[in-house]
Amino acid sequence: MEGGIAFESLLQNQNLGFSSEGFDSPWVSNSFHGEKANTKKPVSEKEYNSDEEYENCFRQPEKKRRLSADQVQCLEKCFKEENKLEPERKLQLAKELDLQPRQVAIWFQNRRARCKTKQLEKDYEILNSGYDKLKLDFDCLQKHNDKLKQEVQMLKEKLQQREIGEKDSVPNEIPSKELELESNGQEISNLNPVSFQTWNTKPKMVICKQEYANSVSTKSDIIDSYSPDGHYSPFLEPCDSSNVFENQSDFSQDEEDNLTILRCPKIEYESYIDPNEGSLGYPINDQPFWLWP
DNA sequence: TATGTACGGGCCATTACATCA
DNA sequence: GCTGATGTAATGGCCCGTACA
Repeated sequence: MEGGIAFESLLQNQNLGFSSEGFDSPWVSNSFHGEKANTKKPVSEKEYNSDEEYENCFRQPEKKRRLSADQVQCLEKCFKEENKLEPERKLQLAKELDLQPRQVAIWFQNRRARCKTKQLEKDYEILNSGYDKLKLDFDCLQKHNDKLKQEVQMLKEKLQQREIGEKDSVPNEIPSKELELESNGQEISNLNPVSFQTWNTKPKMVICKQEYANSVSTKSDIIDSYSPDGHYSPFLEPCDSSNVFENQSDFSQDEEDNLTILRCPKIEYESYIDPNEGSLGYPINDQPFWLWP
């Protein structure tokens, strides 16, 4: 930029009228005198080198012409190499293509703008498809969540019925084996094979996302119900587990971010999923969300 | 050294015009 | 031939960085 003014002005003065003759407004754009648009001056303030130059100001501007295919091709090629122009390169290009340096600069400017617009469109599409996928996942999760809620409710009711029945028949007996529920899951499946199967084979994503259990900090009464030996026992301490699913939004962002598998039941079945791994064999946190099943 | 000014150039919004269906 | 849509060359305003007095 520096030092380029005199040379460029000279060059532009030589081409004054740029393949067109004359100007299209009473304002003398610096397109023709140093290329600075915002330093334009009214005609009356401008000094002209000759009468001819002065008259050029009042001629009808030549109709705007599109650049030829060759010119555009060459400009495109340069743009691919570098999308901004060095002053020297601009002059060189202008000379090669028989254009005003200003035209070359404008072409690059417009080209950058088009490029940016396209990029924005691409970005928008990517974001949009990501959103759609997330929405789909969310809907699936919500449905599954509802289903699980129903199951929990059903199990609670069953349990209550059993408790009542056992109280009536054997008042002081230790809770039945079914209620001791060792964490190997077999008892659980005895209790309600169908439910357990559903639970244990639910989609991996659900396991990963929903069962946020970090066994220490948890909002789930179920997760609190580990026996001293670490075995999971949701029914060891009767509690109101209905709140587990009551308010999904209650999960803190940290917990949502730190997706871990639920440690309950202590799964020793073939469908056990390593808490620290996602379905792809690396930490869930490292998996892009669109890879979730 | 700090400051004001001029200038070049980039970006953005907009206009003007060419081209096409 | 007219017309609306679209693409693109060009304009004008604003801002920023740099050189220089």
